[in-house]
Amino acid sequence: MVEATRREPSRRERLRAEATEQIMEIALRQMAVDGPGALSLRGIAREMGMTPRAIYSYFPTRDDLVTELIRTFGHGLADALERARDEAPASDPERRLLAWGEALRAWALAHPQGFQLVYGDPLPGYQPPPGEGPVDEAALRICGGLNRLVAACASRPAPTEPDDDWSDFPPAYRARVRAEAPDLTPAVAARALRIWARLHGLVTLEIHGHLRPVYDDPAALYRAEMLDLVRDLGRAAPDA
Amino acid sequence: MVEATRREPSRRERLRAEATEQIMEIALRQMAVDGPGALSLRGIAREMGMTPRAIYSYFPTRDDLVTELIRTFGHGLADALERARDEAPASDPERRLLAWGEALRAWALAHPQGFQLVYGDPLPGYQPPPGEGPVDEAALRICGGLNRLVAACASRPAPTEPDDDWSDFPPAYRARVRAEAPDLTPAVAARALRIWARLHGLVTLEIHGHLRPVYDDPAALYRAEMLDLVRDLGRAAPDA
DNA sequence: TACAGAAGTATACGGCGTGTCATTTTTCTT
DNA sequence: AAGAAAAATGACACGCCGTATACTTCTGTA
Repeated sequence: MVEATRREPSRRERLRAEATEQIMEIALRQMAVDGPGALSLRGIAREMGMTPRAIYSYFPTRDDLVTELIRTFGHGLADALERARDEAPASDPERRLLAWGEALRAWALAHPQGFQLVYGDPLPGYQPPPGEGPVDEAALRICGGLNRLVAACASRPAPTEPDDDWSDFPPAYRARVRAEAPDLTPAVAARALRIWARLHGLVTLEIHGHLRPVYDDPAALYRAEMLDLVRDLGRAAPDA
Repeated sequence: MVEATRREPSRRERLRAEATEQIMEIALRQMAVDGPGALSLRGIAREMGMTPRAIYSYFPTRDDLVTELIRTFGHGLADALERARDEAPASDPERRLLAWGEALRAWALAHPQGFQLVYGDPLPGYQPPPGEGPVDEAALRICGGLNRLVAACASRPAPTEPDDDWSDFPPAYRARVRAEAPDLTPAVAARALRIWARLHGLVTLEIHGHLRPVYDDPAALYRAEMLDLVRDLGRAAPDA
């Protein structure tokens, strides 16, 4: 009976899956309401009408729940970005990049707790599991996707690029990038990182409420930044 | 005896000031070691060899301590930025801007907990005091300083700027800016915000450990970004 | 030197959290 | 219909937190 014959999900399994999902949902809401540090198994159990102890059959420890949340959110973001990108035609890389950027901000605003979990300060007391961290896989998907977008748009080199060989990239990342986009130049990879940071900066400032007190229309600011950015990447005429 | 005659600080007052400072120092170390969420009056008292209750003569409540920490850090950052800026000659605004940016990153790396406190997620359970938040004053100092720097460097308008009037700036901020730099244009103010975000993005990514896995030399990346940024601001030749 | 007030101590309360027992209830399989 | 496996239970141990009251010790001053 140990053999894993593929079979219909039994009722028990279905219930288990549903409960697991519900736990995560409630966890998110708790984080959203009382801050990310407020996440607690007991609180979730309370809200589910379960005994605290029962949660432990789903997630053996609090950190396991957190790890799972981070992983889920990371891939959720990566999915959203890829989806947005693919909605624009491949023949128009600039529009794809704009869509990607717009999706980044939209996702962050829609899931501030998730964004915080993935990119923000770690939860107090949280110890990521040894080996590959929970974000790593998703982070590579995201960086990889942006790399290809930037490569497609970059017809003009950046005025200043720190280096033009792979020596400044960690071996693991380098290997990964070369595997999935063999003709990517290191200059483009570095540039993609800088572009990522530009968008990331505006998004985090907005999410943490540092933009609103000084500017009423963060969306416009973000859009302007993206347009400049695409413009700088080349294709369009450099000077108006 | 109620009148506040200015007199030598008595021994008691000196001791009190020292203790207050020590409390804040220990608070910082605790945050640095075990994460910002680990800050606790009891923990501080333990490390000081005091009774938990004793802390209350210095800070009536935990949130008061946090508020004070945030305020201190905010002004510490603002001080560091102004100092760095003033070390370069006023005749060379580009160098001043570069120094400002470099100081931002340096300060953040030197005080990651502080950076988190000022710009990151709020501490779980922390309720800022009503009225003006603890960061607000420092934030205005910082934005104001950057505004002036950008104005000094910007000889060329940004290719894309959302608007060119003050309608998108909140009245409070607008008033403040106009008061201390009457000839600042709204386009420059918006641009300063975007520049701030560019630097902020790289810094936060680095601090939270999202840059290292994909790039070995964050300093070089940061420098390249700053150079591009100054270049875009004009003065230097636009192309090549 | 005597005394007021500040600073510190001891102790306690109520609440929260994670995680572990032995046990009972429910569900699936045979 | 019966027994094995899984899930949920209640009680509990332990530690942390912030905060309050009542008492003691110290310190500056008159």
